[in-house]
Amino acid sequence: MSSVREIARVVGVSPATVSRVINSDPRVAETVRRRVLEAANKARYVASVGRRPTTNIAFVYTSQPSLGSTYDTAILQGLSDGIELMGLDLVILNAGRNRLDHETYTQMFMRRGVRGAVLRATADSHLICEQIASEGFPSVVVGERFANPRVSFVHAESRPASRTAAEHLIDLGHRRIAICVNGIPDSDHADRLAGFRDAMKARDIEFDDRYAFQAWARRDGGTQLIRQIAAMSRPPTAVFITDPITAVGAFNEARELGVRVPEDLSIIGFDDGEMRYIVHPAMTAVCQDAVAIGRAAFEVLHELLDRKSATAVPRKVLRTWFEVHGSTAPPGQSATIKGSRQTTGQSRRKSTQKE
Amino acid sequence: MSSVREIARVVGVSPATVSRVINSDPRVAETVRRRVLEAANKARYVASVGRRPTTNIAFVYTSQPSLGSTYDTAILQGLSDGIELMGLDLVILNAGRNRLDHETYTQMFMRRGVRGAVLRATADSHLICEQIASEGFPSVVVGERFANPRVSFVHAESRPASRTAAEHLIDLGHRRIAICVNGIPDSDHADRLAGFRDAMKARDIEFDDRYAFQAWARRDGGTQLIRQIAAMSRPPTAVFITDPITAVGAFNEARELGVRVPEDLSIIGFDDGEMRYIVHPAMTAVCQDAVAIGRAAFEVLHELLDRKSATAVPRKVLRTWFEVHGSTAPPGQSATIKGSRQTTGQSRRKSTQKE
DNA sequence: TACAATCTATGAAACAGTTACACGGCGTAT
DNA sequence: ATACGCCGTGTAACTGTTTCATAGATTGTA
Repeated sequence: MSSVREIARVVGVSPATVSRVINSDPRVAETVRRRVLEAANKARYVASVGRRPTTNIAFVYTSQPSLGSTYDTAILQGLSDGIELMGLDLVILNAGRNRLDHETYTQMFMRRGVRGAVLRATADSHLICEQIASEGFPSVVVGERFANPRVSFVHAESRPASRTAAEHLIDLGHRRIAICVNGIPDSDHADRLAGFRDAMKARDIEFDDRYAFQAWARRDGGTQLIRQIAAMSRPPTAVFITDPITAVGAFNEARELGVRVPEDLSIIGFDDGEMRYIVHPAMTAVCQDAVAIGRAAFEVLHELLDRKSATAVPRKVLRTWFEVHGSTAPPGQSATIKGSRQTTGQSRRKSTQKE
Repeated sequence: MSSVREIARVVGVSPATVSRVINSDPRVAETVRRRVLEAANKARYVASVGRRPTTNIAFVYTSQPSLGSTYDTAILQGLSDGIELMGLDLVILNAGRNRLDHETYTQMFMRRGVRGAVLRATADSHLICEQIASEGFPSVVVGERFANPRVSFVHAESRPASRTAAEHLIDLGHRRIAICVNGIPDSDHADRLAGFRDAMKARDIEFDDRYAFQAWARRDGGTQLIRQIAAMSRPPTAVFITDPITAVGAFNEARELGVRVPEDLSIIGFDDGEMRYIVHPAMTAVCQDAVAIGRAAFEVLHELLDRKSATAVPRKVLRTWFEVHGSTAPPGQSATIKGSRQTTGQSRRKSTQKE
């Protein structure tokens, strides 16, 4: 296959120099570095230890707080299943911190014996993902959708389910409907916003821009949101919050301020785990299966590694779905309506509050 | 240092055979395998790739559902900080699945170029941890406490804070106090139970064994718990639930069944993240900082790797603390008492329910 | 300008681990 | 008795990395 010595022969340089380039030794001349890297990429070089090729798969996160959300944990879980089954190893990398100055991403991976990477993208790491893809390194992105045809990704299509969610609110009789997306709007949140607008447009409801909110994907993001809503002169009667932890924060603050859910405010959240069940009433939500996304990411990566030639860029689109629980109801209704069954809801709320 | 060839020379065998032993090649004779392994352990062999020693740190989990809890995520977060700073790599391993038949744990690690391991222990993986420690492989356990003097671990001492928690309930006037520990009782949960009993004993309250519950560390564990309590003829007026997700499940089911928290039932939970804030009322809880545990684990491991001789086994004990929020109150009280400030509580509950 | 000192980039060689292949010994079948 | 096959191990060839040496360039100094 392609070895350090092979590349050295092609470029007309010693194996030591090739090794130095791959390990980002700063002493090697710029022109030589470029020539070596080009040859290494062209030969689809993968490191070996002894005669055995390396078998590391990297989970790469870019921004700091990434590792920590339920989404990331679930992805890891889904990934590790397939990885272990194939006898590969899973390493965790921080693209920002692990990369040396002036180092290619491919170099960073080769240095660590990484064969393929799952990139955990956020809105501000689009460039990194596209860079890695354009370097030709086998990689698949989770968490973001890309127009760039070179980027391979796994994506949960949340636009249709978001539209269904918004239509559910409209069907209940809501007209003043708010939406709250992530402070740093990524493509997922943009999709959810788009689905929301689809519904509004289809049902001929004009959308008041004062009802468009942004919040950080943290608990206090939801806190702020509810405070803003509560302070409005004509507050919305329903809100679609496109992030799980923000939605939970909103639930809490609504209680704090005496805003009843769903009587005073219907809330539709977003869930990738089981957040929707740990609030009360259980949260009506657009849902995705993050573990499945992790599994799919491995499958795509596996395909990417297996194939010999550069065929089509593999992608996978999963579905999201809409689940009705107890946090949505017709607007301005009191307790009398609460016994009514929702369409697909499993919520069995009993009246613990007596108004 | 110690190389494959060095060990081969000592044992009187070829380097190839040593490599085969380390990689668990089934073809090598049993007697030879034993001699080689003994020599490798004695020489504190660490794998290299080329002339560079490997620098992998493994996060090892043993049981399947482990990776996925907030605790594990937080540990990973704390770990990765130190690991990246030192230029090491973090790999995720499943001890159960990755180990080959008849393979030593040390072999499993050497095969992967792992230099040190953080072991995520549960109640049923004590043997594995002790085995790894007794093999002399640099490792530190999180999640469990060990009597075995060979095992190095990081531990959050939850007995004193649990005692304080129980005393808080007693001070509020509770006498019928229940406790719910994990279905598979590990040392952490045992400590919390012990602290609970300490308080009962110190205040001369006889403990009714019917008030000792066990539940799975899942949401429905809490569900079952509350159902059992609600069905009792003389139910407890307070319960200490030693697991975060169980506690949250209990909160939900209490609402479902119309059991008011804290009026009908005071709940003290356990929290290693910010679970206590995402329920309502905010949960009075014994708390630990799981990210700090991860950081400490790395420090201990680092110390373990750095030292040359076998000195004392490093351990680290962190503290847990008790936080009063809104889920505890005097027993049998109605809304009139609810305005009273708790000792350290930040809870600013407002009466959203009107009884 | 001449010359020494230093620095820089690179190659040769030594060394790390792994595996393909060869081979000797042992058991078994014809 | 001989042939065949299997098992265990060593040799050698092949990974990648680093130390050391060295040619060439650069810099400092008289």
